[in-house]
Amino acid sequence: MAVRNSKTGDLREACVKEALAIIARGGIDSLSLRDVARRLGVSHQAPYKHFPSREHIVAEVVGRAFASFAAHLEKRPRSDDPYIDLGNLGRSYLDYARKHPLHYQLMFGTPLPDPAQHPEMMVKAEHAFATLKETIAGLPGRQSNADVDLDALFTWSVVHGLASILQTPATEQLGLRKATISEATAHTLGRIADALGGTNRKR
Amino acid sequence: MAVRNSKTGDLREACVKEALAIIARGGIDSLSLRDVARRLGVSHQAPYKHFPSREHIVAEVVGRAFASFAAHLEKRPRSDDPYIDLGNLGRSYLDYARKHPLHYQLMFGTPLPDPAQHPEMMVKAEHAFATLKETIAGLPGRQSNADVDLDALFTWSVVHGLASILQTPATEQLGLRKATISEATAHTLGRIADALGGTNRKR
DNA sequence: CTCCAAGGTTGACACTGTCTACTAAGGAAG
DNA sequence: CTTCCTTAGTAGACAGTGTCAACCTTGGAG
Repeated sequence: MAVRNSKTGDLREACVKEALAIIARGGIDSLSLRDVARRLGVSHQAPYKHFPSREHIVAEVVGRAFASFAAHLEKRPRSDDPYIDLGNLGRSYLDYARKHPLHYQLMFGTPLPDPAQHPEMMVKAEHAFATLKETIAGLPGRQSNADVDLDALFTWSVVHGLASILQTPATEQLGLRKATISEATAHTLGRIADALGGTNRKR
Repeated sequence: MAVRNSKTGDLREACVKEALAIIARGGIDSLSLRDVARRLGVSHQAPYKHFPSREHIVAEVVGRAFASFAAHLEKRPRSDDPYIDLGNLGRSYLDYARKHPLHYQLMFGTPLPDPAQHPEMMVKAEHAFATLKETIAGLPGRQSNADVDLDALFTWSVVHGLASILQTPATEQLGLRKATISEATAHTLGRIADALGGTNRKR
């Protein structure tokens, strides 16, 4: 036993994968390093040679989720029309949340390991937010950086909020029709366009 | 020891309070029933006479947070102008998240006990959402229930997303100016008004 | 050849949730 | 008054956890 790992020498990698699998099955709370070790046919202390604590392996898993997320946003279809591009970005965001609920929940639906203590975890999150700001900056009518930041925050709030809500089982409990839920994405993106859109802006 | 509780006979109540205090200090993960018992000067098994499991005491705490939250929304200043009323509701929502971050995190920033298994926990959440739908229904231009639901979902997404984002330490890590953050609430509520507002609606 | 660090093992400790069995108090039924 | 059952509490045990410390093994640098 422990053959696979000793040979390849990537016990660290195997730990991360196994951890993700465990989280996928039973949620973040069900993750235990001893379980990881057991499944890999390795002593219960072995993972600690690669991760100083349980928090650190969680941070690693979450960090990878952020990386995968940012990459997904980068791969979205591009458009020269900034409004269409913004729509693509939003769709891409919600797409990811729908297709990878596990990752999404890890990033946003779970108490994170203290970001100050795991800064490498946040790098990719910055990346994703920067992408959003670039796109917003391409829209007409926003001169100052402050304007861009505010609307980026607004836009992020909307998609993040929607994604979170759609992931909880709460929606079914709130008496919403299925049709409503399936239309929600398109409707919400439309509303963002309404809010930021070419339509008259006062103030 | 155990005097206070035996006398008053409200050990259950004391447990809930103590649990909340523990969560406030160290987060939800740091809550242990044994610790609760210890602080109340009572045997480690005593709390189990009032809560079948750890999940149940969490559900109770979260349920109370929802109740307090719904009550706070009900106490908002009312207005006959439906747009102002909507603004008040949004402000009230964000107010609560800012003033009671602990409660807010419990309701929305933490993996909840399975709602299906703790239905009483969700009752007040329904209440809060119903309040929002009423307010939206008061706006002109939305005929069908489906329209109302969609815009309610949109509005909820925005404020929920913003509240979540403002609560994480992430904002500081993303290079946002403090001024931006303090303006975010007003700006976001303005954008909601833009999106739902008297300005032209197509479709 | 020696030595040493990296990666892995074993054993221990304190802590957790939860099961089971026991006890004290108090009220209802006879 | 006695009996009995429910309620609220205690005590002890068990498996499982994160983590500390000490011990092996092995392969390469000096």
